[in-house]
Amino acid sequence: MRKRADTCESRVIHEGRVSEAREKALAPVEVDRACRIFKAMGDPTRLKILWALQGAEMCVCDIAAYLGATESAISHQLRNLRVLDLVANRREGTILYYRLNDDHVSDLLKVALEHVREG
Amino acid sequence: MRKRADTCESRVIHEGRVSEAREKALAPVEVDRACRIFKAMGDPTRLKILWALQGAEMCVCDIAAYLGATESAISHQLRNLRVLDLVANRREGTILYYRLNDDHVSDLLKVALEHVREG
DNA sequence: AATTTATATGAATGTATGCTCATATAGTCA
DNA sequence: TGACTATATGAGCATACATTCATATAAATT
Repeated sequence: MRKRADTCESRVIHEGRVSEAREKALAPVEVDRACRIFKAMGDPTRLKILWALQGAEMCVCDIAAYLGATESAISHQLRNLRVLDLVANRREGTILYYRLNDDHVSDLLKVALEHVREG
Repeated sequence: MRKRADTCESRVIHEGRVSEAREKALAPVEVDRACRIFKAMGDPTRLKILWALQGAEMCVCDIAAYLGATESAISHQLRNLRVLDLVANRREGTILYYRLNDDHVSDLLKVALEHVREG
């Protein structure tokens, strides 16, 4: 407990809990990486792409047709997912087949599904 | 395979994969709910709050002190998390103690941790 | 080499959102 | 009741970002 107002200068602070939290805290780089993957999955287009890629690899055109979106939009989002190594691709002639490239994605999707189907 | 250009009018579409994806597709409401939780966890402030609330309940001031943020900012984010039922609170006098309110959050955090600690 | 196909990418734009600042409210204590 | 504490909330601003449109590139085909 300290003195004065605004921004925690005079509020009741439970030092024990705060220092306990500090000990268990994620490193900045860990927060950053975790955030990026959650943020990636927090967009409907990207989430649907990742969900669709479970089980089968698909080309940009497949995904665009499936989602009723432009190929450009899908390509942009696949780029985002690629940068995060969440997806990877394989070329066959002119076609690029995309697949999931991170085992954790499937795990996260599974937990999310349990969440949305009543939680 | 169809005819003409742009936005999947003339591209190679693997009908089988597309229809297969359609069958396994999440319902719109499921996509929406899953997206919201991922988006919620995709912000550094909120992620750190959720992480901190694992194990111990904390008041707004504790969290603000812990994160070095304004109480207002924390309160705004707690509101977001509350709306999604990811956290809940308990009043003790003037102090509101926040806690996690969704078992899936811990699961998601655990998977995310595995992800960031090399995956 | 020229065309066509499948995809990538850059710029522009509109919208979403995280924070700040100011103010409001619920509970406590004098 | 009035002052104070802990938190909530609304408006405003500045940034982030998802999509579109136009254009570029890589492989295949002629």
